Amino acid sequence: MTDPVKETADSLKALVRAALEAAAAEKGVDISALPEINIEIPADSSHGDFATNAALASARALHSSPRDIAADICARLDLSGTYFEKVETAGPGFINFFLSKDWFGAAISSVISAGARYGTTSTGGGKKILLEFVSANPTGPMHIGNARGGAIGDCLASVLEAAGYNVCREFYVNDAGNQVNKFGRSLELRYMQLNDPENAGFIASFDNDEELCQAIFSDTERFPMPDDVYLGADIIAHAKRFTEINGDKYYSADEEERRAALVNYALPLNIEGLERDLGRYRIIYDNWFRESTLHSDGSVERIIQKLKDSGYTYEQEGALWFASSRLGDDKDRVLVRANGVPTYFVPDIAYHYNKLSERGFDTAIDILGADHHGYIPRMKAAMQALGVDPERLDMVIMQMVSLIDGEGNPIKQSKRSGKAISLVTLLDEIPIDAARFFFNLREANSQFEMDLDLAIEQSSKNPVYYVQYAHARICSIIRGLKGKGIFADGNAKPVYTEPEEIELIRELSILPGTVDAAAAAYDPSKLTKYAVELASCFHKFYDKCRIMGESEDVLQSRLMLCNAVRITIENVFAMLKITCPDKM
RNA sequence: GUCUUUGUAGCUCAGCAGGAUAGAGCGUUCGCCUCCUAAGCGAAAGGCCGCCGGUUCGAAUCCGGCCAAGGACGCCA
Repeated sequence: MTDPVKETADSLKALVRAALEAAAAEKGVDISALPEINIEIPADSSHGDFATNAALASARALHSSPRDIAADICARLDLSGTYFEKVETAGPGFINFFLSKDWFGAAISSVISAGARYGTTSTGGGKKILLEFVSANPTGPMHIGNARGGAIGDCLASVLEAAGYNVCREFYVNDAGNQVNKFGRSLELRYMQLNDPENAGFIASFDNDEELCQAIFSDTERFPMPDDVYLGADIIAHAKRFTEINGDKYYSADEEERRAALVNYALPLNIEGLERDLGRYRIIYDNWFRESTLHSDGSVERIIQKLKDSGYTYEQEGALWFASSRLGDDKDRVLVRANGVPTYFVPDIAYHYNKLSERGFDTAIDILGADHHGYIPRMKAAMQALGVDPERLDMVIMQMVSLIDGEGNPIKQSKRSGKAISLVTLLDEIPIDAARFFFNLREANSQFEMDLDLAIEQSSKNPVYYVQYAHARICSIIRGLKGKGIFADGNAKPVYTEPEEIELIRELSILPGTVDAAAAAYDPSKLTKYAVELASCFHKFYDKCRIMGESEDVLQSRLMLCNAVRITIENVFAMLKITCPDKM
């Protein structure tokens, strides 16, 4: 809960506010007419450490020029006993405040004493958030969009935790409904092909499953498939392994029985695969929520009844409709088809109702691909119909990713395997650190083209190494000092005078504010950008200021500064789940 | 066509609850290791912030309209 910037800004704001009100009172202006004022950190540090727009903003209310008001406020400010040593009016009417050197020393001491807690805030107040992300279909491998969603979701969860929320990471497993039926049909078709006596010779000519699957996949003449099933080679591989276990005993079995056996075999394997692959990507979920439980425990039927009771449903052409257009959606949606089967929408409503009402989360956040944005109004409408405040449901829309090479040409296949790029093949090509960093480099809601060559490249061009390098350099300094028997002195009172030191401390001190901003915007990319900025300030400091060989006071001050930077990088990378090597 | 997101440097993108001279990385050009890691630092070049209008003391930022690109508009999920 250490945040020197916020503490200083809050107390400054109160002082400025008081001065402004005194000025207003003398002019006979009602205090309630005064606008809200801001304390901000100027982009250009020659404009001070903090600045306020108080004079500009209240020009109209006070019927006076901003510069005159600024001078008036300055005259009334008593900054004795604060860290401010200089105040000036500038530009069109800004008031700029300059901190004394003491503030910077105190800031570093507070970072070090906060340690691993530095960067955490209590803004969230322990509110419970359920964050659902990836939720890839268990019918096939995860794609590149899931890779982005996974990185963003997992890091957002960490950011929210750092900001004081109580976060549950959840994966919604679509293990029921139409796509599972389709999965079963796909497996069945491949199983039948594999066990067709006419194909026995062809199949026997392969001694390697991978090649066999590829051959079957490619040979659409011999192994034709309809359009509306899953065509991936992974389906063939499942059918092949199932055949090895069970032989052809399902070849002439009842269709229902055959499909059920295939699904019961392959689906759990796929779900385990999702968990394993995401684990490799350092994503560990608190909960895997299965859609099938909503069917088996009656939630789906109950939600249909609740929606009927809400008065927002009607029957038309044999189907049950949800009048979502009365609650802000473009059009009404079908809940139960004329054939009596609910659409995917019903279990989804039941699932969100489960999160917000039955399990009592304060907020539910879904990370969704841009292709699902039309889904937002209807789900919010459903929550409203069920008496749940739709504001408690938030959606983060994630735009599509495309991969490009260093020349800007699109990449469709993995260089290594030649296959379409799935999450797994991506992780085979890119270090996990780089993947997690890159996917959080851009805001979710921006379409971005990821330069795969750059992500793979282990060089200065790659921003993740730039930050890691700063950390490794610090560790190297500390090792070097240790070798000479020099250690950090816990009682040292740090003093900083060089501009590079001051800039670095300025950057260090905005971490808590950055975490809060990232949490408020649901935007973990603010953390990667911060990490790069911090590393940049450190490298500049490193280039300009030496540590070894300096006088005792300077050495200890700079050693503390290095430690504060190390702690900060470690804390940020812990949120991103990226490693901090000691040497590179 | 309707809805939605996005147009900022050659490329990839920050900045957007209005604020001071529009930023970074990559790429290009040129400098810096007798000294804690050169995976670094510095400098230069590069911009009608898509276009037009409006609100304001002040607009890349807010509003409206155009233009362009991605996405969504199933009794698919």
